[in-house]
Amino acid sequence: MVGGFEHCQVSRDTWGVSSLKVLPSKREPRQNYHHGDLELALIEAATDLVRKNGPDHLSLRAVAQQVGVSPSAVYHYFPDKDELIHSLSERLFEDLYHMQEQALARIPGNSKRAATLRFRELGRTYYLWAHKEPNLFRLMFGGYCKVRERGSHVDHEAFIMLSKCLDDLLETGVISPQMRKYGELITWSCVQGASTLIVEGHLPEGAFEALLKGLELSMKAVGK
Amino acid sequence: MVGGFEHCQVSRDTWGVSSLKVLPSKREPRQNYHHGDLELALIEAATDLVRKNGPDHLSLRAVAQQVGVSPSAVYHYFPDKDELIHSLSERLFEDLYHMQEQALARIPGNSKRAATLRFRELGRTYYLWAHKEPNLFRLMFGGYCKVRERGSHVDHEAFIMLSKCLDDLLETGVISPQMRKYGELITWSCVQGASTLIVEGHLPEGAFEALLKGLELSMKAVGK
DNA sequence: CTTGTATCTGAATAGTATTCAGATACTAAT
DNA sequence: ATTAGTATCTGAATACTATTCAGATACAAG
Repeated sequence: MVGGFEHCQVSRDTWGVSSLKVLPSKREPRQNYHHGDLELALIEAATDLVRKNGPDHLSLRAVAQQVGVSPSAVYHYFPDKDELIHSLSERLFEDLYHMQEQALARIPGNSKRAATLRFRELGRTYYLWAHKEPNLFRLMFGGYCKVRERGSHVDHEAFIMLSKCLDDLLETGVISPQMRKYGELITWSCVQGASTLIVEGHLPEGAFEALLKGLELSMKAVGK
Repeated sequence: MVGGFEHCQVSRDTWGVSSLKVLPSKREPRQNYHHGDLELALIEAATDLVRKNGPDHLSLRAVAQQVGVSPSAVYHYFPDKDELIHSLSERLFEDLYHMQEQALARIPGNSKRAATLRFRELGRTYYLWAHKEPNLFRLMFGGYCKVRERGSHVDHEAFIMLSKCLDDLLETGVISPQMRKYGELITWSCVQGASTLIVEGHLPEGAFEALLKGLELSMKAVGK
C-alpha cells in the first residue's frame, strides 16, 4: 500500500459523500448500534464543519458522516437542518456569554481602573471571538436562526452583564448618568459593527483597539 | 378554464423547478433565442430571489427560470454561483452608496445644522436600507463575497463620503479635532452594528433613533 | 426469555450545482 | 442572398443535497 494514507479507507459510499473518507478521529467506527449522546455529537460536528466551511455549505450528510451515523438518524433529534443550525447557534451564544463572564471574573475590584478594564475586556472578548471564528460569528448574526424569539435567554443574560459593567462605570464616576442612558446601545452597536466590518475586510485588523480608545474617550466626555 | 390563473401555464418542467410557473411579468415567453442582456437580467432576478428567500436558499435554477432561460445558460456569464452572488453584492454596495449620495445632496449648505443633518441622514439611510431589505443586507455583510478584495472601489468611495461628512462637522465646529480622529471608525461601526442587531432582533426597532441621539451627544462632548 | 420501544438504517423522492456535446440564431464575408 | 463562423443557449448527464418512511436493530423492562 502506498504510504501516508493509512488513516483513510475506501468508504462504503452508501450515503454518497465521498469515496475516500477520513476515519473519525475519536473512536473506531462505531461497534455499538446506539450512539451515546447523538444530539450533542451532531451539534459539535456541525459546529466544526461550519467553522471550516462557513454557515452556507453546511451539509447534513457531512455532519452525519463525521459522527459515523446515517443521514436519516439526524431527524430523530432535529426536525430539519434549520433546527440543527438553530440549536448550534444557541450554543454559540452561550459559549460567547461564558467567555465574557470569565473575562470579567479575571478583573475584580470596585476601582475606576478595574471598572474600565472590565468594560474593555468585555468588548475585546466579543471581537476576539469574531476574529478567531469568523464563520461561527457569521452564523450567529447572519439571519440563520429563522424565528429568533425576542428575548432569548442567553441574549438577556448577556445584556444584563453589559448593563452591570456600565453601572460600575457610572458608580465609579467614569461616565455620567447622561451617558449611562445610551451605554448599552452605543457600546454593543460599536463592538458588533467593528467586529463585522473587520471580519469582512472593510476595516483593517488594527482598527478594534483604536475604536476602543475612541469609544472610551467619547463616553468619558459626555456630561463633563 | 378555471378563472384567476390565466397568467399561469403548465410548464414544460424540463428543468424540474415546479409544474405551475408564473409567466415572466415583463415580456412574453421569449420568442427570440438570444436574450438581450442576460447577465443583467440574471443579477436582477437573483437579487429578487435573495430579497424574498434569503442569501442561503438562492438557487441558480430558480434564477434561470425567472429569466426564462435554461440553468446552463448562467455559466456563460458567471463561472459559478458564488461569482453571481459576488457580482450581485457589488451592485448592492453601489446601490447603497448612491442612496447615501442622494440623501446628502438633499441637504446643501455649510451651516452647523446642515452638516449635522447630513451626518444624521447618512446613518439613517444605511439603517433604513438594512431595515427595508434585511436579506440583501445579510448578503452584503454575511461573508458571501469569498475573496473580498481589500479596498474595493465602492467601498473606498463610501468611506470618502463619510470622511467628507465628518470634515464638515469639524469645520463647522460641531466636533473637535480629537473626535475627528475616531470619526469614521466609531460612526461606521455604530451604524453597522445597530443595523445588524436590530435586523436580527437583538435590539428593538426604535433603537436606531436613540442610538443616533447618543452618538451625536458623545461626539459633540469630546474635546470640550 | 420475551416483548416493547427507542434508535438507527437503507432505499426512494425530489431538488441542487456543474459540465459538456450539440443545437440554434445571429453576424460577417463572399 | 448564401454561406461560413461564432456567440449563445439547450438537454442530458453526473454527482451532490434535504427529507421521508418502512423496516431492521439493540437495549430495557417485565
